[in-house]
Amino acid sequence: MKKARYHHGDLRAALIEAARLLVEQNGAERLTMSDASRAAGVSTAAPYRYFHDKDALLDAVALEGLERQRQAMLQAGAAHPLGSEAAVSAIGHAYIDFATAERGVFKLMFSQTRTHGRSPELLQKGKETFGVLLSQLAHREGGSPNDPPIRTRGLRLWTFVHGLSFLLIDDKVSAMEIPLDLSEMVADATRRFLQDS
Amino acid sequence: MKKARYHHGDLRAALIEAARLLVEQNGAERLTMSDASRAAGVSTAAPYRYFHDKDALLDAVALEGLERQRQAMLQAGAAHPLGSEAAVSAIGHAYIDFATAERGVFKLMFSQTRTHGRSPELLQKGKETFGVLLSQLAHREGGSPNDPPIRTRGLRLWTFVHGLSFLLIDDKVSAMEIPLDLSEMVADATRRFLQDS
DNA sequence: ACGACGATGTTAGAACCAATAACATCGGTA
DNA sequence: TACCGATGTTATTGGTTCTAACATCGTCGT
Repeated sequence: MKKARYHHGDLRAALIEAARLLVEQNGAERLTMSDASRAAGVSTAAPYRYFHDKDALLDAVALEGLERQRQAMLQAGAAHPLGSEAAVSAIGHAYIDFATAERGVFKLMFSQTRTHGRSPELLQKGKETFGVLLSQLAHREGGSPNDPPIRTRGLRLWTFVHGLSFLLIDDKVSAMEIPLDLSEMVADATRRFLQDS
Repeated sequence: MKKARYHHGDLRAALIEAARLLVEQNGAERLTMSDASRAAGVSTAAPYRYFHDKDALLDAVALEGLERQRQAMLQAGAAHPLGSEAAVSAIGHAYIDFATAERGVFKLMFSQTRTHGRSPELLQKGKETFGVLLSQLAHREGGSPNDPPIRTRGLRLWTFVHGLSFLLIDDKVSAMEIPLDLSEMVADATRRFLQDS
């Protein structure tokens, strides 16, 4: 229907979506502006109207991914009583599910964007995502998400699901021939870390 | 002393070392064959006598890193009674120490090498490294490193130190403003995971 | 209505990189 | 000693990022 127009309409969003698909297919390190431009149907110079450089485009993909992951975690937690072990476990499972479902974007989000600190938006979105877990823990223990003990417990849980995500998407679990029931693994770790040692 | 010779002597090793330093400085994704060649003092075509392509050079750097990390873990474990909680904890700590001391190489080793499975040497070396932990657990529980329950427990511990390594080197812990006593963190996790649930 | 102008796109090109081919040099061995 | 294979170099091709100069469009003021 839509004929080839000189102006695209919403090139910025189209580039992010094209880049997202390419990152998912080949990994962020193999993304080229040429490919993204081609996929969006524009010349290779067009993206620079919206993104200062390739890293800026990747940052946008990462930001969008962070938001989607946060939504998934939020939804997973909401299916259980606030502050319950089941809620915490479900959030962790959702984290890993996102990682394995979108390994390219996940790795970009957490490990291939040059020090999140450089982008205030990424940093902020990251805090919001971590906050999904923290608020559950805070409710559980009747404190504030800013309490150091709660943040430390949050780190323990995050550390575990983060590590498992990487081992899974980098195929270490299968390479090391380790039997794994993911749900059981997450539930077990959640239980151990929620204990008052 | 040594004048500029046409032949290098041990170019292969020199290239790996040069690449290692560059990876550590700029990250594997920014390594160029040009830079590595320049650092080794040869032309940009010379490396191709020893490495099929850039990925092959990076694989060599990763392999060398895996071996060094394995040695560090072995040594850390040997400082404690075989199969003790302290030994397991020390191995985990050594794992993280390596990651934070050589973040560029560490990320290359575990997450930026095209699916270890493709390189039999990397896969083998990875198994040996995981074996350092497994043999401690096997001694502890009086079983074989191949027993599924032992491998699963190994995965739990690996998952944790792996996750913490990534969160640390990608600056998430500091970005999220989480207080952290690394030794305490590792000891705590070890204790929790060595418990019989 | 309509025309100017800013926003958004294109084409051309400079600087860089990976990888290969053709050529040069060295050193060990018959 | 003279050859020849191993190890380097130079030159080239095709691809990359990013910028500059130019083209087109649509919207807003008159």
